[in-house]
Amino acid sequence: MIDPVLLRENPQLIKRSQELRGESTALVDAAVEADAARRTAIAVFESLRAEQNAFSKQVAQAPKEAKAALVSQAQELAARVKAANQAASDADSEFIEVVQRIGNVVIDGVPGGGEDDYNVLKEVGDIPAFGFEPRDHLEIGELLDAIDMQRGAKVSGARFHYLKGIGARLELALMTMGLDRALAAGFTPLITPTLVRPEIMQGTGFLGAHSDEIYYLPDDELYLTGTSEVALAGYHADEILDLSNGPIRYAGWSTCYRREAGSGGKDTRGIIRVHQFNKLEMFSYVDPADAEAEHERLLAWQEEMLQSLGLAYRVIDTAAGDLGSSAARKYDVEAWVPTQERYRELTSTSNCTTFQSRRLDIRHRTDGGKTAPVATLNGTLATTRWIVAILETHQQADGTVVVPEALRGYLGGLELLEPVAR
RNA sequence: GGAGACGUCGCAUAGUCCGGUCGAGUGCACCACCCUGCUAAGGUGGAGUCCCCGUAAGGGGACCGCGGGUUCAAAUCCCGCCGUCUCCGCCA
Repeated sequence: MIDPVLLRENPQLIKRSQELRGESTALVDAAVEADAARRTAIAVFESLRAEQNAFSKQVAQAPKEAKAALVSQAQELAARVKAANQAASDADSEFIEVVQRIGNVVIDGVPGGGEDDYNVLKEVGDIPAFGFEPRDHLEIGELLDAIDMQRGAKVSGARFHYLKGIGARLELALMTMGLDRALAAGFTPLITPTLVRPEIMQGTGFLGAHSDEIYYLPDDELYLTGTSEVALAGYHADEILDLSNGPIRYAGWSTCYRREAGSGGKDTRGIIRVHQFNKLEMFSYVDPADAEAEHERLLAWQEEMLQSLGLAYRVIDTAAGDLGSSAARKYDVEAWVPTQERYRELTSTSNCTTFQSRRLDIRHRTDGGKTAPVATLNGTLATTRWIVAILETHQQADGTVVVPEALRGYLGGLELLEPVAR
């Protein structure tokens, strides 16, 4: 949720942000109005309540014989208080309902527009060239007996897969490598719940426009999370954190579930876009003043992973319209996928500033001793999808795949993945 | 799944039976000051969170797990939910 004070004092700033996102500016006017109505209603209620409180003290202290008369007077006042209370809470709900539909205020420099309006910040590494026709990741995965889509579909349906043998080991190796890097950087590992309550899902901003992306279990009123970010953000909900020793950082390890409802027939081949995968996610709670610097740090750790794995990639500054409601800025690191002859997103890191923490009520103490919302940031350190880029990038004509050096230690020293006769 | 107990201001607790004098006592921890020949003991005072009005000083409101209800008035009575614990059953 955006800062209500900012809304009141500088609605223009929020309108500009909405414009960059390609979203409604009328919503900002509506929110400002709802805020004013809400405050008026609260003032009316509170002065009536003050009157009632004072009256109530009189009743309590009055001698027995005077009580009956006072009570009948008080009854009339009580009815007005009740109505005013209802009006105030209705006005408050109305305000929350409107203000929640406004996306986080984008940071200066974020390009306006939609999916294709990103800025390329850098391109790193040489795009691999092959003296042969490269195989796509699924073909290689099947040669290596590492990926089994048919049986995934048989058991669970389209967009489900098995990782088998070296495929399973490869995923664990990637995740563990990421975890080791995270540990070295001071992150605390956290294996998180993947089913969460509605309040938590709501608080992280995932129940907005894209709620049809999320699996829901109505019998239990629980949501399956599409990223451990949800449980990592919820971890410190309703708490006041001590950030005096710097950011609090967690590395969340979890399975992720996505309905992929809007993706139509895209990426139906292989494991690029699946309903269930694993991910190691960085999550930081920081002083808002430090948020942009932390964002750069998260990006740097992601780039180190890609570089260690010998992948060619680029970094894009995602356009405002493609941010998602919680993010104020998002960088995607995209690896080159040879058979698609284009870059595909492997990681994403978002600066959510204080947007999530306001909903989840996560605060810290400022130097003045006051409480203030913290900033939250998240970023991918490894996921199942990376296997796609690794297999394709490091493949050889004979169907073997060279294991990137950084990964060998996690595969018992294995240097070459070789086709398996089945 | 069945039965029961519990959830209070950082922590530990009192208050709940018998509604108002309870936004709430006590201990520990905390902060400031005082005292004391020492990192002890003692004394005095202070301190929660959120919101509204106000430039401010200040004023007002809400908060006793969460949400409803009864009542002039709810930490206290009633209902629902969430959580914790104990016992039984079940599964392993």
